Amino acid sequence: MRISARADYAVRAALQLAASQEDGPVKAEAIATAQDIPHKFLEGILNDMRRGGLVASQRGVNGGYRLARPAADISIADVIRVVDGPLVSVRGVRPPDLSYTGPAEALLPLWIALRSNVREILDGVSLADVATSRLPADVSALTHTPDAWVNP
Amino acid sequence: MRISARADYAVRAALQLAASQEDGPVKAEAIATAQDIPHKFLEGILNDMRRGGLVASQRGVNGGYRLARPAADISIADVIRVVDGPLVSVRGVRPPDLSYTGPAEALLPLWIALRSNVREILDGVSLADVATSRLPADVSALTHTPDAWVNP
DNA sequence: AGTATCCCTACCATTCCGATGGGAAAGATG
DNA sequence: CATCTTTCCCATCGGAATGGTAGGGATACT
Repeated sequence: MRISARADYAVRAALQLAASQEDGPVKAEAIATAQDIPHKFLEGILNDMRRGGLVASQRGVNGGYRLARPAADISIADVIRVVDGPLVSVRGVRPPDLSYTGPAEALLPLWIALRSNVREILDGVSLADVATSRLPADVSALTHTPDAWVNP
Repeated sequence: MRISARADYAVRAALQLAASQEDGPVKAEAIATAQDIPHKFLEGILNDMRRGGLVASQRGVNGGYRLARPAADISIADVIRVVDGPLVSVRGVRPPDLSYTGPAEALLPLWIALRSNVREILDGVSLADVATSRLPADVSALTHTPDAWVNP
């Protein structure tokens, strides 16, 4: 279960925009420096987010990027879907399009359960939540068990 | 959030072995045909599982593969970890090794919460559970909401 | 010996990550 | 109005990982 570099960078860039929402447009270069993201790679990601309607861009001297909607109205899942397609996929296909046979038949409901769980978290957390470090109570509760922080 | 082809194939192969546990070793070719997996690719995956101690192999005329432990003692997470490394990773690094700055700081607890949720499912479901189509009640409950089966 | 099966190495195609080099538009300035 | 700078925008290219193929060697049983 891997979260791609594109997705991670996109979310961080969006968070940076959420934090600078009042200060007018933010340049790609400024985001790249603040978040330590390869800046040319970031430009492509910002472009995807623009085409996906998450951010708006402004060229010229005092240009840059800004969020197209309030940060509280954009979920982490929204960002990931725009830059990476389906939130969770198996071999590149989304769970309902899979078909398993024999003893693997019950694998489909398992992936469905997994996706449902992932959605519950990523759909339920907004950019504003993360940018202000105020995660919803149910998500925060998951981090309070000490086991959650150690590697297997 | 992508589950790799290796992981999907590995789990399906392990399920096939779980279902044929009594019948002696199963040939790679037989698994490949039953589950429609490219058989040379599958051989490499079975090799990883052997090195990881999940399956045992037997060469020669009546050879093949079998599970090294009872199917009830192998979780889906065990299989994925053996063939794909960490269960969930961001840009290839596991969550506790990440470091975020500025407005992205709360992203780390979010990934931790996500991983904790994924673990709860994949560590808690065994090959025997899936092979017999008897998922644990809490997992099964997640599939009972109709929304879980539709795409966004 | 012979054969069936696992096992190992190398290779090809595609996608992901990232770097480079410019062009196009918007605004500032003369 | 013309030009210049700044910034977004676009197209291409190279290395690494993923997904998949091919051939042959090693070993266990008959």
